[in-house]
Amino acid sequence: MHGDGDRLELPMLAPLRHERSDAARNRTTILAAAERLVAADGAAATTMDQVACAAGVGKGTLFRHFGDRCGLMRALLDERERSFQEDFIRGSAPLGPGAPARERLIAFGERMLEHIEIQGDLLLAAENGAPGERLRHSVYAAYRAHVTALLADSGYDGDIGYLADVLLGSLVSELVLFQRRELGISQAQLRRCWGELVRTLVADPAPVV
Amino acid sequence: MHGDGDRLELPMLAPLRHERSDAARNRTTILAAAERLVAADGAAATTMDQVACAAGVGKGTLFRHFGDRCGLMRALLDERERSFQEDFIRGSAPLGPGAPARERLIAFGERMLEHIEIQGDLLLAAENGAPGERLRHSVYAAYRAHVTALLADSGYDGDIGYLADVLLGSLVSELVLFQRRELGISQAQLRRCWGELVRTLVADPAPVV
DNA sequence: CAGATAAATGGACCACAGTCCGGTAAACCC
DNA sequence: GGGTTTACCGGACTGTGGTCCATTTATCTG
Repeated sequence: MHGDGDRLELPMLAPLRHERSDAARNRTTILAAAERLVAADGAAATTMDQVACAAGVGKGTLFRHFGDRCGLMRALLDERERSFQEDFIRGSAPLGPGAPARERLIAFGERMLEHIEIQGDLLLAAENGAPGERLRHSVYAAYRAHVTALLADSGYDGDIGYLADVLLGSLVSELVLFQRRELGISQAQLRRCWGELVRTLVADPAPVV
Repeated sequence: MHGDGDRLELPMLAPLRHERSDAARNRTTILAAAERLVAADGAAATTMDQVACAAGVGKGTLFRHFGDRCGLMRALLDERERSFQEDFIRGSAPLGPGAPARERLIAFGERMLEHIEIQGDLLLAAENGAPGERLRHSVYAAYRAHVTALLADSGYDGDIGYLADVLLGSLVSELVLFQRRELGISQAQLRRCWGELVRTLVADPAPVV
């Protein structure tokens, strides 16, 4: 139904073989323009026409490079996203390896909450695509794999894939921003609740490391 | 930016005072046409122009009655939605009152899973609006109130509002349909996982009723 | 029934995401 | 440097959700 079912590599950067010089130049220009506009007017109010115009580039070029609006937004998030993934895969404890799985999971959620706090509207714009697209994307797959692995490490005996979806569901930007802005829940309170949730679901760290 | 910030009344059915006869007639006609088109082509492929045309009505009328595309889809779901709410508020146990809170919660989730199984694409279309709109809507508020009340009854001592959001997050149609269709998880398996999740989170039913 | 009033109507109109394709210019080979 | 190929470019174009407002029509009042 999709056609490119085996494309599970890096999100969308680093051209496969060789990018023509003008293409590379345009990509940079577009990203710079988009960043400027998003910073000025917010992600929700930034249109593709504006970006194309500000970058001095045709609309086709824009869509050629980023596929669709969400793709462009994701590209803007990409650098920060990469550093986040780097941190929880190879960074220092408790987010990275070294701490007990349960602690790592708590740190993961707290870091995600910060991420949402900072990049809120951009994340909203990036995830608000066709239904399910968000879940099919490699970024979700990476989060899911990480959480699943931590749950396995922690000795949880239920369906770890399902639980990963549930946990990630409580860190969805739409929900978190609703809790923060509409319900008025503080960032600290959300961290506390997340910690409590994980501690309730995941057993005590029986083995020390 | 929107202009009608104070329009926050009842969901969108049952005219407040008195609906003019032609309006009532048109509403019925529109719903019938929409239902037919959705049944024929699916909710995702049904456009507002098609509905307006099939109902022999102007586009303005359509938007006047239902606000936006999601509003129309919600209206199509409304009857079933009402009976669902009726069942868990005043129906028979274990979904309705009479059973222990934990059992009611499990039954609630199972019923929601069925609901998604049957109305999947329509739910998807109804919830796929502006970011956070879904959460602000009264349907979500009703679910949240119900789950929160059950958690309170069950003697859960943490933040019941937060936990309600988490639990409802795992019953979001987008996620459930992804699990069913993309991950290939069976309905039965989802029910099992939901039950296990609730049993893990909510303590044993200490008081009998 | 006639006039007044407010609500409902419909389709032209707008904004925006996304597509298409004739034209253009890198990059590569000789 | 000249010729060829091929990826890239740009902007006109389309489809869809949503708005606007002059006109019509149901309802109410006398």
